[in-house]
Amino acid sequence: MEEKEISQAVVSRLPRYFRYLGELKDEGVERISSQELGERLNLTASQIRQDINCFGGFGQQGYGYNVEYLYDEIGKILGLDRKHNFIIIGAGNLGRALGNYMNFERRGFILRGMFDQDPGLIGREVREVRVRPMEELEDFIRENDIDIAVLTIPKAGAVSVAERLVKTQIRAIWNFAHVDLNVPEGVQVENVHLSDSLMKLSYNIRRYMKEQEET
Amino acid sequence: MEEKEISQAVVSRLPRYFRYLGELKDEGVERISSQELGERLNLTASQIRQDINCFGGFGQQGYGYNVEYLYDEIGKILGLDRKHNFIIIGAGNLGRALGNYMNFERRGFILRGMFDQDPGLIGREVREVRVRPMEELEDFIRENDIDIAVLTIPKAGAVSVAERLVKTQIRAIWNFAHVDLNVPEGVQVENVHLSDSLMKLSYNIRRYMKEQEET
DNA sequence: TAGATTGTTAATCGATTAACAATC
DNA sequence: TAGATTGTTAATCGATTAACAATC
Repeated sequence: MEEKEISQAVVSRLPRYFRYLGELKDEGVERISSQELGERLNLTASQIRQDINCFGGFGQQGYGYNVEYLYDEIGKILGLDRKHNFIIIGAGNLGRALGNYMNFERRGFILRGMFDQDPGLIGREVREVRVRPMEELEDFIRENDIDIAVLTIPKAGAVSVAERLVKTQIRAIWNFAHVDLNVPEGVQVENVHLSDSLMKLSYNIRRYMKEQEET
Repeated sequence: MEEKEISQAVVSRLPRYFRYLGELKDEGVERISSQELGERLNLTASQIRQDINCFGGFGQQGYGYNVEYLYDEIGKILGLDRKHNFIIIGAGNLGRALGNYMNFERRGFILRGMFDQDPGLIGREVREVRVRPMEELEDFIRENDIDIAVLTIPKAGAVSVAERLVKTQIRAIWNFAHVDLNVPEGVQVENVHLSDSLMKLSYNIRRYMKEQEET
């Protein structure tokens, strides 16, 4: 069952498909055509069929796609059928906010521990998960079968913490620090650069204003 | 000075250029070639020159780019030379975390108010900014010259709040709610779908594991 | 069977890379 | 002037869209 290389452009659309299919399922919709789904998502039917077909033929000619089946299959493709144990490194405002966010748990992402270097934060609890000192990091990862580390520390510390992480069994880093991490292949990194996102917003505000001026 | 349509692919790279140039500036580097910058950013020199040239000729043949000048110019392109007043709607964990994040202020994004429908949260303060009831939303936006609304409320309420927002003078919505917003052109939307991001991470973990199995 | 809609191949479009003349 | 490096045009690559045969 060799899987051809899937472009990240396709991967980026999968969670959105998954979300819409979930909503359709909740609405009780049983089947949907690529045409209809495309209208909802504002994509071409062709693109949707291409995307889905990267992973296999989940539809049926003359019928379309079974909503629940496609939902489940995309869930599996996204790896949501497994449990992922994660830790949060950086128990500041953002780290605690993410720790409190229950929806991740619903998708199989379980918060197992939090870490911080600030002695003032150590011992605090977020949803019964205690904040631990950085010294315990490696042992904790090993003993608790941690897959994912969420980095919510200032950029200054992020690079060196990432270096510690890649020496462990960790499989992925969800990086909120405003710095690009260099990791060996085999460790996945997903960046959430909030300031970059805000700057894009700012760019688009300015661009629209200039467009208006011109006319 | 007609500006041709710039693709969002280019726009997405600008904040990263801006960040690296800022670091170079801080290091005291005066000039840099597209070649060198490309090596740092892991992009081709050609792409960097193309990207920059969308906005004008900021370099000099035989010399390269002046770091400080390019930094400033990209800052202007991103609209960081103006102040933006913003509000946060949804004073839960995430809203408060964003409200506490000081770096936005450094870039000219000023938190002016927070809103929530939960009476228990109203009156609380985040960095001297008080949480207000949703009823005051429209008046507050008008009276305080608000540009940007940050949406950190659950998806259930997000669509209707967005509908209220687009009737005001608001220019942009930074949307953290897990739902796609439909807004008229003229209102910019930037989505931060954290669960989508986490699912991409999960996909890549799974993909890598399968690759390993195969060999 | 006829109609609908997928799966898949071919055509188009856009973004990235390469090449090189212009010029500092 | 010679060397370096941009700005810009041309070539390539990849992603999206269109078309249509396969088939339920």
